[in-house]
Amino acid sequence: MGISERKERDKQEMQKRILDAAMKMFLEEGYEKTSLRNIAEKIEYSPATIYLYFKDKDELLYEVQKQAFEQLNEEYAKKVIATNPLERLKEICYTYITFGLANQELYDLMFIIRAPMNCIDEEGMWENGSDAFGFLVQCLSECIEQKLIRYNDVMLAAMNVWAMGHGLVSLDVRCRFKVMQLEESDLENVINQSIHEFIRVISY
Amino acid sequence: MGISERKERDKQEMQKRILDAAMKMFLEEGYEKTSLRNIAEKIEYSPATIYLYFKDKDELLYEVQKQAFEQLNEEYAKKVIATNPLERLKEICYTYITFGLANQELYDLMFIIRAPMNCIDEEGMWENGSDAFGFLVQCLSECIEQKLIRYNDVMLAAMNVWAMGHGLVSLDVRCRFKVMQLEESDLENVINQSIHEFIRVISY
DNA sequence: CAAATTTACTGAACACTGTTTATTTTCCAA
DNA sequence: TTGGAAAATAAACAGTGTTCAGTAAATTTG
Repeated sequence: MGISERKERDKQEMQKRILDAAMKMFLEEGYEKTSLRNIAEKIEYSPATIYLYFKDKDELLYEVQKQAFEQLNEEYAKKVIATNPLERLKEICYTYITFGLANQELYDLMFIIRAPMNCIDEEGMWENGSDAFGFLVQCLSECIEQKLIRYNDVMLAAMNVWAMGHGLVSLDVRCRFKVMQLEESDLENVINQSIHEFIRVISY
Repeated sequence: MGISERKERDKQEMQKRILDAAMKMFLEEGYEKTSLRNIAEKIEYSPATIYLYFKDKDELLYEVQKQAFEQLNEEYAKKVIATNPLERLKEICYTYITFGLANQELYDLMFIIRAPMNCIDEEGMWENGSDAFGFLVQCLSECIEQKLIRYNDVMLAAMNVWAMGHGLVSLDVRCRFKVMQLEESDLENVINQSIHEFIRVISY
């Protein structure tokens, strides 16, 4: 029965077409300007067709989020190369922040917008983010083991480092640093100084 | 001419009625379920009437945000009472986080949602947040002066503390801590431990 | 091969959203 | 009482996510 297999392939290919179009539009036009109708128009199908491949917009967003995390993980694989755990921690932080500031619309989908998280049922695991988080936890546990940072509990350390990174990126993405009245061009610099300062402060 | 003065009062009163209704609905139903039509229905006016008192929804949101910040500032005035700057810093952090977790929809408006920030023109000051931020900066500069924390630069310290607080609250509000697979009841505890740990780590 | 059935797709509608404009209602001074 | 200004609105516009009846194509069956 090669037919049902081909149909399965067709289905997955169509899903990928929708996903790719969505991803492209998020990057180019941003989240707010990307509607199901726009995506449907882009792939030259009716809006209703999308509902044959995804339960609703949230599920579509969850899949786009998955792709976004794959990009972040690739970035980690490329940029986080040091053997010293503290150096690796620095690389993780810089990579995270640089990725967030350079791909603000993807960052939205990954860490700010509510929608994609509606797919996860109560007490269900958020699989999209677990690799990246595990990567951080692994690095921090080595830092603690080698007594390189002033934390004892890995989970608390991970929470702190992540919250710091996310806080910096998301406050910038959502323009809240306007309260500091910095020059637009300076801001990115100050954010980098800020994470640098944080790592210095938490190091022994 | 007492009439034009009364008209001015009437206008301000109407603005307040709209604002109060909006604020109430945000707190009760949440941001997403609060539309201009709902607000109009609540105050028994036509939706178009709102546009006689506010330029658009963003401007309305900006005013609601202002009220939300007044609430946060009141909370600070009540809860931040220690004379020791480091103790005050702790109180600020706990108050901020407790406020955010207890008023998630207001927190959205204050620090997460884009909309209200559209009112601020390029290079314009974000007045709503400046008091709360100044309060933190004042406290931190005293901490640094008395060499109580491992920071030298006030602005970098403020950025770090705010980012940490915001990171913790916003990751929780937007369900991203699901990746840690904690019990719902534990999570709030762990967040409090986390900020406690942070302050311990940055203190001398 | 033709008919029947399953699968894939879509047009049109529904109930919403923020916003604008022409029209009506209300108010106040002459 | 009437004319004009001010305030409020009904209705429309263009957009959103979503559903469903109905059509067109592909596949299985007789």
